[in-house]
Amino acid sequence: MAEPARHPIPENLDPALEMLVREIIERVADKWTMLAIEVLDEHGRLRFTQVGELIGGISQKMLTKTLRQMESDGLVLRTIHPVIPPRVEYELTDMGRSLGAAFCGVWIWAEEHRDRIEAARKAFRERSLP
Amino acid sequence: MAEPARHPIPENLDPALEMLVREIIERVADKWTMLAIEVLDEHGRLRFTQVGELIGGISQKMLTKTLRQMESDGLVLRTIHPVIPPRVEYELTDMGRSLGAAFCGVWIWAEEHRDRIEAARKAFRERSLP
DNA sequence: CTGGATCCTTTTCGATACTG
DNA sequence: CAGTATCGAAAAGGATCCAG
Repeated sequence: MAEPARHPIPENLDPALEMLVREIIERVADKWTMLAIEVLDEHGRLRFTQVGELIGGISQKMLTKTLRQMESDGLVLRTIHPVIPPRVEYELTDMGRSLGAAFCGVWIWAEEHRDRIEAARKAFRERSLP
Repeated sequence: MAEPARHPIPENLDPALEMLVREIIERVADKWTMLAIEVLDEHGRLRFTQVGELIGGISQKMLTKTLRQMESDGLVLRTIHPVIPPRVEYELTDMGRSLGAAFCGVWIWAEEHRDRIEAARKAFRERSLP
């Protein structure tokens, strides 16, 4: 049980490094960020409105915030075309794509364990009742 | 672009399935859930208080909520020892461990891209200034 | 069309007090 | 020790209006 061999999650002995990694995880694990990565990964370069439509159910405010944050983190490239009406396009950077790939495992896991999670929830509910 | 071959993120054509997967992603992408998986994966079976100490900075309320939710989803097994004082132990289920493994890629990604993210943020800040 | 700014509701979360 | 219950602060998020 205390076997450190081939450990799934890397251990960070340096507390400062650990904190930084946690911060990145928090940032990147954001709901809308993940969905934005998904649609940009699937559809390539997209306009602001298109990203929102493909994500679905996201307010304009959150879309702006999410894309700005992703741009700030170097996950997306934002291209402004100086025309009227304005045309702004977003596309994943290499780093953004690599994050999408890293998340792929989680996505697949979610699909594969959907049924078992539902079953566990149901069992838990029944277990909790009188 | 509509090529289904070796796609990083699976496309879900069924909207209901898509929604379920998103819900699961949202659930497991939770900050505390991920950290709880990490410490339980590293240390094996732990008592309630131990989990909180190892995660660090989590309130008792959030710890209870997180562990209950994980139990409900079938990620952790909760064992109550009927002694005084009470002793409750938590350990990952097989499903919990497999989720930890699925997240491993993200964890590694965060470590590897830490510097580039910091650089991107700095560049973005300077780009935004007058 | 792409946002910024504002208001307001909902949710989240920590602090605290209390129980078996 | 391992929670539950409650309160209030704080943050997230939606709706709306406005500008370039």
